[in-house]
Amino acid sequence: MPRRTKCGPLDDVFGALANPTRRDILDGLLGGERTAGELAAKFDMARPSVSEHLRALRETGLVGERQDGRHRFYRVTGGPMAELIDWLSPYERFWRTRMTALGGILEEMDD
Amino acid sequence: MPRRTKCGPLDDVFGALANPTRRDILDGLLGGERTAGELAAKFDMARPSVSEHLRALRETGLVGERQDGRHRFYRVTGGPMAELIDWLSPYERFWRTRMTALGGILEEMDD
DNA sequence: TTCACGCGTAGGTAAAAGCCTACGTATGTT
DNA sequence: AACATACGTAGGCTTTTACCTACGCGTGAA
Repeated sequence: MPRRTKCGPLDDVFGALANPTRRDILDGLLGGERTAGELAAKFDMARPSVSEHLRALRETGLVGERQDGRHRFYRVTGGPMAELIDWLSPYERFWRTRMTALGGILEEMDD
Repeated sequence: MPRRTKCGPLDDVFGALANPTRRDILDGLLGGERTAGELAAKFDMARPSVSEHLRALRETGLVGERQDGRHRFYRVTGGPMAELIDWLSPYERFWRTRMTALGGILEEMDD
């Protein structure tokens, strides 16, 4: 399995989301809480590597954790994603012309 | 084994936006077209380095260029940002509860 | 207590990112 | 033509990232 490419500095949300494995981890948490082991099982990768990605996500505040016995449950908190949205908003007029995603976003905003 | 690729893969939007200098470059283009030199002047960094960032942005489709004489004008195209929005939308319910960014987004959406 | 389990941390390796200086390549000016 | 200007590209160097294996620590079970 080829190593998934390094993508950028990791000191903020942008860096945290730059890695495809970390995005996959977050996607895996969309259905609710998951243990570290459950998440790791989804990837053809050593478990400690996933653990490191989880730490990166935790340090940027994208995920939270809860310990129960010897299991550690992770969940999306997503707070700092607002920072991304903040940065992105001035560019709205550029990607807005492409209606790929905006439709869905607008609908959800209208309630 | 000579390394031919300096600006490497970095082929998706997430990686391109992970670098703060590249985000600053994009911000500099919000006011309209700028030449490579104008952009480089804003950063305490060698001009060729900025040129490399511009290439990364160009390769991901975030900026476009136009040559006029010996000047090269860059502009935001922002198309692939839709891809980011697409990925982000399932997480809306997580960052939505934090009202930090949503207000601004909603206002800009209401035109 | 002793053992298995779940998971994080330590330390090492390879490669990519990001930076630099030096140079090449057009284009415009004199 | 000769020169200056505006850039991009080529290597080279250093730091960071992403991965690995080995190990440590806490919890629950036997």
